[in-house]
Amino acid sequence: MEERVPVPPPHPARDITEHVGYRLKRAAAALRGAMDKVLREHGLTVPQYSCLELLDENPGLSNADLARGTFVTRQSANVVLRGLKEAGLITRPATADHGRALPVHLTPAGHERLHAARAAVYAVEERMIHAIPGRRLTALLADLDAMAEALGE
Amino acid sequence: MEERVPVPPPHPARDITEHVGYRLKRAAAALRGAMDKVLREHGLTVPQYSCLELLDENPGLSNADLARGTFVTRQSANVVLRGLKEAGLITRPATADHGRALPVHLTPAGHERLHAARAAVYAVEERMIHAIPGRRLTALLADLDAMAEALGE
DNA sequence: GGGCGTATGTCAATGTGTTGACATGCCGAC
DNA sequence: GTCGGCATGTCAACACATTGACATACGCCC
Repeated sequence: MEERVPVPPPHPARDITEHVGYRLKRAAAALRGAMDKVLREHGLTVPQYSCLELLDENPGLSNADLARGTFVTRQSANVVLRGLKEAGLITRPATADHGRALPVHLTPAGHERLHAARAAVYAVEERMIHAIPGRRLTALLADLDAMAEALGE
Repeated sequence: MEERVPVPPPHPARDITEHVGYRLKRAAAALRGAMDKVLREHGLTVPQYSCLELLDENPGLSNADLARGTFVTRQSANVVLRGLKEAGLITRPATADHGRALPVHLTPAGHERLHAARAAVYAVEERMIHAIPGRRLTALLADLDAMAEALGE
């Protein structure tokens, strides 16, 4: 490049209320990267892990449920599910007994893989949490939620 | 689905220190979605807008610079740049005079498009900011940065 | 000056995510 | 009962992002 700029923030300093999006994006990217790194050692991607975690707490969720829970579209979730089924980590009936929703369940292999990966992911989350004052954690969580809701969910 | 669960958080309630990743992801997804929606009316995607904004503040950035600034890989940034060039919003020399870096500049059309989209994006950011107490905004920004740095940048 | 390390641009393959569209199945209103 | 609204699963096309790899160009150190 030219002057080796450390990539300053977008619109420099009109006032602090700007940049929120930038910082949010940066933090999310860092988290994603860190999770990706540790999960690769377990043969999982972030969306795959998210699905397994969600399914462990709520067995029988449908594809659409998982999509909502991981903040993506049904189509994306469907692709992830196909991968997980391919890997033998989940089961999914070919036909629904009631509606159209096909309830997904973890296989024993899925449980095992999840439990192995979980420790690594929790370690990342710990690292992240210890970086903030601690007294502010609750407020931070509330603010993140408030922002999400303000944007229409 | 089965019992119409509003998709509860992953690991329910061991203590509040968990879920940070979940909330962060949710907030980032909401922001992304909202920006995507308003930007579509201007014929731009989020990464495209990010590049334009960065270039407006720092003309002559290279592809690699933009990649760092938008938290993606050089390859991803390269694809975005190709799209922007295709749309006539940026210029990029075919050959570098000094190193290998090819300095990118906004065209008049690029400036115009950016200025039009900026208002819409700022409105989204305003909506997001107004959802949090205001007194906590500075702390929130600091915490987001701290988390990003703790995860290895 | 020759090599080494670093940074860059690019190609290829793959995974993830999106919009748009469609068919199917339930459920409540009529 | 039937019809319309709504949710679901799925197909196709496309945008975006990743890892991995490679060639090129610069700066530095020896």
